[in-house]
Amino acid sequence: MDSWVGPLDTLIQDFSSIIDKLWKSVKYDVDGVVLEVTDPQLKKYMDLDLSLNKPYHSWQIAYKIDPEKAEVKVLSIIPQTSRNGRVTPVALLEPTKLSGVTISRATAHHYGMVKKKGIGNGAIIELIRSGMVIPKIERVLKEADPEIPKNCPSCNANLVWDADNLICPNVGDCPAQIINTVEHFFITLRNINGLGSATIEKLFENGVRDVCRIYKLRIDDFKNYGFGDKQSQNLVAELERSRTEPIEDWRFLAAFGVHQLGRANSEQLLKRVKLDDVFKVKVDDLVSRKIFATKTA
DNA sequence: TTAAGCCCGGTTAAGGTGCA
DNA sequence: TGCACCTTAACCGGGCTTAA
Repeated sequence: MDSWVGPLDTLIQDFSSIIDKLWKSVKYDVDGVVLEVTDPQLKKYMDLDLSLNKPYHSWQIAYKIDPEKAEVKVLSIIPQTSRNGRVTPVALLEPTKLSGVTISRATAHHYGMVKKKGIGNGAIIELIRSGMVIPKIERVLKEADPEIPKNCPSCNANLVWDADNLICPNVGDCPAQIINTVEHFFITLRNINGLGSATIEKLFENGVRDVCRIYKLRIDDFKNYGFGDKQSQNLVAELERSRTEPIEDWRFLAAFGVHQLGRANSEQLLKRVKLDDVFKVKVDDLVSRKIFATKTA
C-alpha cells in the first residue's frame, strides 16, 4: 500500500492533495488514513507518555473523511436502565442504509437532550456514522414533543431527575441495575468466555443475582436453569478458569464498578497502594500522595 | 479563572462462534 | 443449519483534573 513520508510543514501545507493521492491509490474502500511519527527517538519519547494506561500509543492517529448523512424519521424513543440507574433514551429509527450498513437505533444520550432538542416520535433527524462506525444524531431537523418516562422500564420505580439525567433510585433491587452490574464485572475481568448478557439475564430469572453465587454454580445448577449439557459444562469450566487464572489486580478492582474507579484509575491507585490496603486508605492520604485530586479521592 | 486534556460510562453494528 | 449470543471496534458527552 502506498505511503507518503515527509516533513510536517509540507504535510500541513499540502494536506488535502497528499491525502487525496493516497486515497486514490487504494483499489478498495477505506475509511481513512493513518498519520504516524517516523522519527524513532520522538516515537520513544511519546511512548513514555504521560496520561497513564492509554491502551494505544501516541505516535499514530487516524484521519477519517467526512461521513455520509441521511434525513431519518424517529419512530420512537425507548428508555434503558444502566447499572448505575441512569435511564438512557435510545432512538428507534426508520431503518436507513448508511456507509454500507442498515441503522435502526441511535443513542440520544440523556433525557435532558431529548427534551431540549425535541427528539420525540415523528421527529426528523440528521443521522451520520461518527468515525464511520457509531450511529450519531447530528442534529434535529424537525422537532416533535418527546415523551418523558415517569417510571423505570425495568422495575417501575418512580424516576428522579439528576441534572440532565433521569435516574432509577431503586438501587439494589432494580433488575436492570443488577444484571448490568454483574455483566460489567465479567466484561471488565475479561477472562471468561460465554457469560454474556443473555446468560446473566437467564441466571437472574432463576434467582442468581450476584457474582459470588455465579462462581458457586455447578453443572447441574445450570442444567436446572434450562442451559444445555455442553453449555453448562463450558460455563463451569470457564468459571473455574476465571477463578484460578491470574489477572491484573487493577482489572479485578475495576470489575466491581465503583463510581470513578474504572480501569485507568484502578491501575493508578494500585501502583501506589496494595490491593489488600485499598479499604484502609484515607482521602487525605490519596490527595497528599498525589494519587487522585480531592473530588476523585 | 479558564481552557485543554483525560477518564468513565455509555452507545451501536458486524462478524465469529457454538449450541440446539 | 439457523440463530442466538458474544466479542470487538470506535466514538461521544459529561465530569474531573491540571496547568497556565
